[in-house]
Parts: sequence; C-alpha cells; structure tokens
Amino acid sequence: MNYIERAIDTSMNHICITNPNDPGTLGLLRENAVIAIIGGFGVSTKTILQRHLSTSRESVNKLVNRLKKKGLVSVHHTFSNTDRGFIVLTAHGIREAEFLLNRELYLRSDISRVNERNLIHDLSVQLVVLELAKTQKISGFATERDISIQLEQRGNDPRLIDAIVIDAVSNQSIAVEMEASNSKNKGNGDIRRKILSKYLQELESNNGLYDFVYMYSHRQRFLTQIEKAHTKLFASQRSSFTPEQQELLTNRIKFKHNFCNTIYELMFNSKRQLNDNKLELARKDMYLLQLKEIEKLAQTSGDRVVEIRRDGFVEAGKIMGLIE
DNA sequence: CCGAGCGGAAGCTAAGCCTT
DNA sequence: AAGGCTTAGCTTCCGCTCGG
Repeated sequence: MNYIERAIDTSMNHICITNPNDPGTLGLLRENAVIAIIGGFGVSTKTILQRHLSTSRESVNKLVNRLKKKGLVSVHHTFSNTDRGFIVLTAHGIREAEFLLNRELYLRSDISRVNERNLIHDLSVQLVVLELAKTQKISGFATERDISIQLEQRGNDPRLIDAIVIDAVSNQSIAVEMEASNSKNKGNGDIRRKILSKYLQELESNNGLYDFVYMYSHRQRFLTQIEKAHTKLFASQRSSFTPEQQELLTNRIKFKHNFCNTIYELMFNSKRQLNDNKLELARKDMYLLQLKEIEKLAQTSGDRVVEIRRDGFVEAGKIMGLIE
C-alpha cells in the first residue's frame, strides 16, 4: 500500500463525529476531529472548523483555546484570510495526530512551511473536502500534502492536484481542483491545454491517480471561463486532442457551480461577521416568513412576474446562507 | 466533575467621523 | 493631514443551567 492509499484509508478517522448527549464525550470527539483535520491538511482555521462541527463561533474559540492550553495546537496571526489567523499543530499535536490517523504525517511544527499566498486556496480545498466528507459523499480522501509526499516532495510535479477524494457510492477516484483566480484563463489558452494534457494522462491510464476531475471555485464565472477555454481548444483547427480524447475530457471534468457561493462567503467575504449574533437568526426568521408569503402569492396568483421574484428571493437567500 | 451552551459584561481593535 | 473621539465588531471572562 503506497502513501496515498494509506492516506485515503485512514483519512476519515475521527473526521466525522456523532453527536453524543454526553458533553464530555462530545468535547473529546471534537478535539480529536480538529487534530485529525489539521493533521491531514497541515493547517486549518476557526471558520472551517466551525462549519465542519456545526457549532457556534464561541464554542470553536473555546475548543481551540482548550487545545492550545493542552499544548496541541498553536494559533498564528495573518492578514491573508477572513479569520485573520490560522491554526497548526505543535510537535505534541503532531504526535497525537499521527496516533489518531495511524500514519506518519511528515509535518513540522514551525510555520515556515505555511505559504500565506496559497492559504485561502488551500483552505477552500479543505472546505470542499470536509463538506464532502460530512455529507457522506466520499469514503476517503488524500490531500495535496499526501500526494506530494508520495511523489517525493516534488512540489511542482505536473501530476499534483489539490486533493483526491473517493466517491462513497461508485468508489471511483476524483481529483479536486480549486481555481482561486482566473489568471490561467488569460492568454492563448496554452496553460489550459497543458493542464488538460495532465488530466488526460491520468484519465487514459489504467492506474491513473483519478477517474474524474471536479472543478471548484469561489466565482462562478471562473468556472464558466474554463469551460469556454476548453470548448475553444477543442474547436481549434489545430487541436492537439483527438475527438475521443475530447469526449473523455468533457465527460470526466465536472464543474461544481453550486458550491461557489459557500466558498466565497466563508473564505473571501471580508465583511462576513464572525460572531454569533442573534440578529443573524432574527434575520433568518424574517427571511423565511417573507419567503413563505411570496411562495403563497406565487402559487395562488400563478403570475409569472411573482414567480420570477420568488426565484430571485430564493437565490438571494442561498447566497446569504439563510437557506440550503 | 466535566464540558456544552447561553447571556451579559468588559476589553480590545479597526474603521469611520469630526475637528482643527 | 493629524489627532482625537465614537462606534461596531470580535474575543474573553464570568456565572449560570443541564446532562452523563
């Protein structure tokens, strides 16, 4: 069993927790989940942990402080994310994580390896993977860290993708790609062509790293741009892809539009309030009340204009995270 | 006893506003 | 433009209840 397989095999350990009635047990499960998450990804933030554990900001603050007191994690200040800080494991925490995940992690407690320029990108990937894990869509995952460890620390290995997840139903491997900027869509599409060739190599291979590629972004238009770039590359007279290859790529690359807003809200929206203001809940109640009214109106009147207004209202609620 | 969850109080900081 | 003042928002602390 190679390192990636080992990672996939053990990745879900302690990540998804039940909700026991016993607060003591719950606290312990949460602590272990946090250590396992940071162990797997190398770094995390309160926003991510809060969302994953479905808890309040205060609870997550207490949780992190408790771990800090126990000497398992350390929190560092940064300007490059909405939490204005990130969490890593201490040497003690790394040992604990290796015990929980039952594999060697090759982590270091100093923060020189945390690249702040990539922080939001890496955290966005983490958000996606944990969301998939939490909703039971996947049975295991390997992070970019895990993959680069197996590929002998070659940070720029062309096979490097942001994460690999295993579909819980089909058992197939899926590459997760996070597009945090549209810089790769500029120019003549040469960068996109190289990326497509990279995917193709794995998709065509019998023992490739993955069978599918899921594209994520915080901006819907970035995904649309990539789709357009692909179409253009395929349509080009001197297209370097055969029709079969084009079909394979089109079928195997999926654009995950519906997660854009979540990533944006949690990772990029600096205006987002971090506290657990009850106003938020009151706002949600107000929203749901209005939604009920407008839905009733749309149903009774059958007016197309009211229907459009209702759809817009629903969409706005999704963006604000008030409804699913 | 422990820790979650809740509300309230207080400290701190960044941002905005006003005055000079 | 500089400096001071106010305010909003985030965090921490405290005390409380509740459940195993």
